[in-house]
Amino acid sequence: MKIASWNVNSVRTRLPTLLQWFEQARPDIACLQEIKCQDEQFPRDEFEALGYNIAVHGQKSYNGVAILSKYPIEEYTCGLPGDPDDDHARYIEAVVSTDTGPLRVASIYLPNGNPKDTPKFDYKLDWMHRLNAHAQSLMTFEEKLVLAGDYNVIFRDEDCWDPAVWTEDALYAKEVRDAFAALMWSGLTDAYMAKDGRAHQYTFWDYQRGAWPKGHGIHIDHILLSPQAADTLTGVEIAKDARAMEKPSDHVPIIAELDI
DNA sequence: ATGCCACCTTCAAGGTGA
Repeated sequence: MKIASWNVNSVRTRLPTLLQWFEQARPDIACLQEIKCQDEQFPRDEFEALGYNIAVHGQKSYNGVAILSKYPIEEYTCGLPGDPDDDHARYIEAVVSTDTGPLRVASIYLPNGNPKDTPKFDYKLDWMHRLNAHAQSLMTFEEKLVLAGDYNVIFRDEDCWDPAVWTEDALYAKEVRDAFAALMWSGLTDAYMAKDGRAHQYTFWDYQRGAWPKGHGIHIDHILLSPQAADTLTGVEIAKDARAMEKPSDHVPIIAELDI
């Protein structure tokens, strides 16, 4: 089965582009980020017509995450534990029932954190620490777990076209890369690194400065797997063609294939 | 150093992203 992660940059503005891609790529599960709408504004009918069950954690104007699944969604929870005052819709977690048992899936929109030396950066680091704690808790279940989303982290120098451009950026900050490394050390496998790992294979190209035609992208979207899920990993793909579609998102989907 | 683009809200222009 195919599980995709895609920061869509407004699900309503992007709807024709999304439907075209979903009809062609046919992922079994899709984790969406930056849907930028409230729950009741999500275009449910259009995705249900394609055979998806839907769990939405929306928010007016900004953020917002969702999980689409051709498998039944047994339960879902909205929000990342650890801070009752956090009112950003950046995390949704669902358990779906596959033919081979339950699969836990989270759609993650990690804070950007720019500029550094501001509360936004502190919020990002705090959010990452909360994510790491929650991931460690989930790992104790020893079940098939997928943490997919826009991590807003340039982890390797090879994940951007020129590290010098990013030295002062929150996506490349040492504390941020260290926190991402700590998440991986809890025992997660990055699907892209396990099955491909090539340098300069990007998932985001800025709308500005001709980033797409110049090939100036960054690799910031990841699909992380628990050992039980990683054992089923058979392939990974970045759907780069999606950046050349009509009215594209600035991100493209990343897709993991699992033998489930 | 800023805007470059594209999105949001809601009709004018400022906030946000990465």
